[in-house]
Amino acid sequence: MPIKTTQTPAPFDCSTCGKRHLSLFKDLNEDELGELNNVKACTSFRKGQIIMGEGNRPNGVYCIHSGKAKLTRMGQNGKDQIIRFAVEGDLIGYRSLLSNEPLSASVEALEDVHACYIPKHVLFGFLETNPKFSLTLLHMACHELGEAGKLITDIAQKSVRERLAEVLLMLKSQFGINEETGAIDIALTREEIANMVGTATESVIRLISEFKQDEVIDVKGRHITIIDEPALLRIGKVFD
Amino acid sequence: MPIKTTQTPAPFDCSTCGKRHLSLFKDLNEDELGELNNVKACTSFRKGQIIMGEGNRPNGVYCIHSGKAKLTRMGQNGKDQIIRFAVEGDLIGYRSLLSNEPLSASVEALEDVHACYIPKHVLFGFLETNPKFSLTLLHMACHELGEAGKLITDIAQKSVRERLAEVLLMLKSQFGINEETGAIDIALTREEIANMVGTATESVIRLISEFKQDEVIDVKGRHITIIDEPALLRIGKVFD
DNA sequence: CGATTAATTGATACTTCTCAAATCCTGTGG
DNA sequence: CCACAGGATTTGAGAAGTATCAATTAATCG
Repeated sequence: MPIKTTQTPAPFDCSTCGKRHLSLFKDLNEDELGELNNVKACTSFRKGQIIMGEGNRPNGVYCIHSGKAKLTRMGQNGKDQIIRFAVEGDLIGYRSLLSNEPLSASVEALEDVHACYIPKHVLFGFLETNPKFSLTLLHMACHELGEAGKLITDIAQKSVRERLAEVLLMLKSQFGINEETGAIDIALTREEIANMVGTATESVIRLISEFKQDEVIDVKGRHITIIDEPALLRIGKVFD
Repeated sequence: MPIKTTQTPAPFDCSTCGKRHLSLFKDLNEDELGELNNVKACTSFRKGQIIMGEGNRPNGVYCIHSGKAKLTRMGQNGKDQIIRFAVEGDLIGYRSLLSNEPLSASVEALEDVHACYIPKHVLFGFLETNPKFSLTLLHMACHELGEAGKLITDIAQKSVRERLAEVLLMLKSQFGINEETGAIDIALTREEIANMVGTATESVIRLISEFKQDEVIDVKGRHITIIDEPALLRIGKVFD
């Protein structure tokens, strides 16, 4: 059974990759881009597949070309906690490589994902010779660190109800809305939402029905539409 | 009123600073160290003073020479959340500078703090010319990112009781124990502990008495001694 | 030694979790 | 296309954990 449906040098060409400007590879010069293109290995993952497993030590990073993935940590009783999402242009596994620690989270494809694998030594090569590249990566890491701090404060101080409102708003801003349906453009199970909020699945279900009852959101299965955004902002006590 | 009691070029000499090997400045060459020594400004802060204020945009970073500080974010109802601590050798404010965002947390001295101020342009100069320095900073940032992820999972999934047990263990491992008393070598108010755990002060008080009742810890005012560490590990469900 | 601030305790209300049972989907193989 | 298995979702009821408010005592700092 083919876990990976593709494993060839270059379905995508880095120098013409439309996603490059999204990623930190925008700072590479022509030579480096050529090297990147030569050594990278493009791979596909099907929905549900684990791209990287928590606790492992990766030998490189993935650059996501298309598709969405979730980063989860295993918590109590096998309950996952969703830390964040990775979308096109995002780099996966760099935290582990750079801190020289095992992966602190698993990465699972939420839909079919195309990604390019870049070996560790190539990444470190860029870091040692291209200061701009390092700075961009530092910028990324530090930004994420700020986001993590915000999340810590939120989870620690807000109620489940407030956190759910915030999560819905965050999903909208990260994934956008579907042009046809107007719904948030990501289909998550109730359990996955619960794993973001950090609560029981039943609690999420009850609160979602409540929001629907109050006409703050509209729900069709896994497709959620935000009707009254100001109300959600109020419920989530989001000020900035 | 002197907010800063010292503001002179060099109470401490970087090249002989015993704390240097603790910090990321261990990777600087002699020239760079000389430059650092020339431009840095050493400063003192008294207990309770704000070293950096959330929302501000710093023009440099502080390297802590001695003393302890807490990093807090303002949350709901003016309630603080303690994100982490900074101790000697730690760099403060680098996240904000490198991500080009306002400070995501305030830094407050928990005891008298001596620190050296390093202007932004000097830090960026090192980053552009010394790849090893960049790598070390990346290493630091990525490590912190992992810690933040761990904290997110913990806060989201563990009960207040479990989190308190964990916090006590964390305090011991970060600050060590006092040789004379055997107590954890940091004096925090009940409120500060509550702000770490993310709960109400009264809840911390009740749980601390409970732990004391069960002879897991001993308490003398703000000085807490861990008596039965295995029990705390069990209560906190700490496995790694 | 006052005056504040911190710590403690009690009572009560509220949120959220857990367990159990029922219903609804969804993809799959016949 | 249909029936079915297994997972996902929903609902209910009761228990547990925490928060909140108020009142009291203890500690700390000029």
